[in-house]
Amino acid sequence: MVSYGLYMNQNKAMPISITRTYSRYSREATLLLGELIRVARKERKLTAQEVADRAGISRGLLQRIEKGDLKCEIGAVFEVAVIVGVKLFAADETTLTRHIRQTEDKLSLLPKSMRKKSKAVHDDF
Amino acid sequence: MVSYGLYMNQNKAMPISITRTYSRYSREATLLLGELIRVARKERKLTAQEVADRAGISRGLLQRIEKGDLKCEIGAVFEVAVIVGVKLFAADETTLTRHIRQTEDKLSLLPKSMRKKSKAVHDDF
DNA sequence: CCATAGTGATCTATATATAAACCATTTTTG
DNA sequence: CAAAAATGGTTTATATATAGATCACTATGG
Repeated sequence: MVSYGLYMNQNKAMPISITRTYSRYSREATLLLGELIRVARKERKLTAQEVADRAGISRGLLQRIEKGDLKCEIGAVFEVAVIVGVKLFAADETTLTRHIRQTEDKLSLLPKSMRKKSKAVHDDF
Repeated sequence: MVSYGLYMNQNKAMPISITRTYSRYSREATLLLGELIRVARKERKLTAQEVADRAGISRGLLQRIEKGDLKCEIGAVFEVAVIVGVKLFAADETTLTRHIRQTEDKLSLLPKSMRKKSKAVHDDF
């Protein structure tokens, strides 16, 4: 959860203390992915520095990824996963592309906006 | 790839222009995840604002996630995925925990460091 | 045993991801 | 059709993720 609030500057509300909360599932999924990456890296006998170099990231960031840090950018995590051979979605590239097309087709059939019949109900009192 | 370079301050090399490159697989995996999220959200008839609120993120960030932006933090992406019901790893929480334990066991059997016998090899001949 | 590669941690400075506030457009409802 | 709601862009200011440099420690291989 991000707390936004009282810190006003230039007449705008600015973030004060960002403290996100994550569900257990998210935390565990990220942790598992990180551990799978570390296992795969070691099984392939690659050093942290090698993988970091290949992914174009720093060794420190790789460490955080392998530890399941939730604040790493998803691109870096996925890139490392690919490099050490951890398949995301358990699908190869062709399958992935096909899935994307299918999903886009599905998306085009759904309504563009999700109107809530909230009804502010003319509560004027 | 991150270019670090010439911008010197306080005797330290600082980043100039960060321009990462991503593999096609990473890009497609992230895109697919985003699209799956959008489809799931619409199927459940949730507005972008609702999901953003529940995930504790801004609507703008949710938009980027659904568009497959590689620079979003993985925690935010996974959290949204959970909220709209996109399963990561196709496993429930208990299974996930078990997998984590198994992976940690596996990890403990692997060598702690991956010494390269780099060896300048005493090639003196 | 010893040299050294690998790991893990901390620190610093910046690039940038993020939230909020707008605005324009599209879509839905009545 | 009109109003309301949702979406999808912007732009702006800051919190923070990141890279790199160190340092201490571990563990590997000779």
